[in-house]
Amino acid sequence: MSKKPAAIRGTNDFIAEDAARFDQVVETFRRVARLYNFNSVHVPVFEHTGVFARSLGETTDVVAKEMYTFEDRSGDSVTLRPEFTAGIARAYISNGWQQHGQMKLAAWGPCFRYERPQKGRFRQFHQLDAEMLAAPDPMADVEILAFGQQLLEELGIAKSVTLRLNTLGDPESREAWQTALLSHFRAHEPELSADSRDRLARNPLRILDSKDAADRAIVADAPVIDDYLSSEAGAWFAAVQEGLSAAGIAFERDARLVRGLDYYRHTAFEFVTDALGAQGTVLGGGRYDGLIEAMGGPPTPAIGWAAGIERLALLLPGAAGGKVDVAFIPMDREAELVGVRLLGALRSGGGISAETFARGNMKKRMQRADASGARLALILGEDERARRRVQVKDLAAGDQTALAYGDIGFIGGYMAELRLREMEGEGAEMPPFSAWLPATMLTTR
RNA sequence: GCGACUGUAGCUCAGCUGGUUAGAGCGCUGGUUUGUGGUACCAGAGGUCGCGGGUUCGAACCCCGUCAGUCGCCCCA
Repeated sequence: MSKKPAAIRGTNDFIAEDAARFDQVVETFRRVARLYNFNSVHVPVFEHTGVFARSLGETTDVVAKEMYTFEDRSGDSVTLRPEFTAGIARAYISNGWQQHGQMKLAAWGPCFRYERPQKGRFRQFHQLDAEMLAAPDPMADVEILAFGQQLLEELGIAKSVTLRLNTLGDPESREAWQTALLSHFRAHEPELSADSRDRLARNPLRILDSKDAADRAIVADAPVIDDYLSSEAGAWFAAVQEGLSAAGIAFERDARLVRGLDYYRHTAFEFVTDALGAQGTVLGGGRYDGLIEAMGGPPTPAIGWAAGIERLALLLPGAAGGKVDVAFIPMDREAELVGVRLLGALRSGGGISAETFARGNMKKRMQRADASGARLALILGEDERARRRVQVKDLAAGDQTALAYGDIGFIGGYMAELRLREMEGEGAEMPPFSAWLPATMLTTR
């Protein structure tokens, strides 16, 4: 045990169902992204440390204690990305992407944060990310939220997730609100929890979502952003809500919702669930109009969100593992060689997935073929070779028929029809292979 | 960074108040009349009981430390 190499804390190795769930999340994301015309962007996994330190806010926990930062061989300080947005903003500036006008970008991959692992939280985790750059219209907020909503729907988890929405206003509104909040909390400072007294100095907004009971009482009658919104900021928020209603997207106004990272303005949102314990946020984001300019680029209004792939995968009802269409069972070495050619034809010519089961006795081979989920088993021995045929056994129906080498293409046809029926939910009505095969093809053993 | 709980075969776990060769199920390997599964049976391989130290005549069971996992705080996807 002690001699086994250990994975780094907070990293995961996973296969089979877990991997299938992960893949399903990513594949669904990519498919839905296409529907909304979000195109792929690929950015580095690491950046100069300043890219994250400046954009996220020096006092945020992510920057203060959670970054994977190290010196490379030249002595430069580099950091593994804790999120996507800063790197994409940097790429936008570095490459002059303002030439493209509005951009809708989608990315996914690993991110890194040095934290204590917990349910749905890891040191290497994976995010889906969507960004709309140079998008100065409340309808962009609506569109990117619709993307997120549809993603959750197509993953089949929309029922267990609710959208919470708030606005942080424009810089003037936010500033005025924050000042009011600060004086409110200062007035109650002795009653605040130790954590919140600490937050008072670092990030007073965070007191709003404290879990401490005493804090919540003080938060209950804290100033609300609505009273400090400029007319422009109020109009923006109204437009977003109107658009969401038109799109049929349900949301809850949460006046205490704030975002951890400094760059957020206007719309802020989270899709939350209570099925994941303390890590309820499954997809979150908001508008960050000032970020790109603050990083040295042109003024660029933008909005984006990120979703935790592991968290989404945990909510997935279930995922089909790696099934194979056809199992090939050779009786001897010679049959294996013939099989290489037959399976090659099925795979490249017919798009059929196939696996060979050549170990153990016949019983074991059949057991494994069955466990593989294959619908058909192809059995090839000396007798069959002499007549240039294979035995085709329908593993669901249990019956078996012989098929000439030259007619092997029918297997592709059968599997194609089976797949079609399964897609339409009537896979059970698929006749056995022997009944499906035209009568003239039926061969006696 | 703080707290609680847990750590026995590949996996899920038993192991009574510390006492001779540490068990089960699943999985894996082989077999049960020559080439047939999903529903049988037999056999086998596999564990320095996370690691280190201590208490004891004796520890998987008690104590300390350490590492890891889980959950919570913090923070966030």
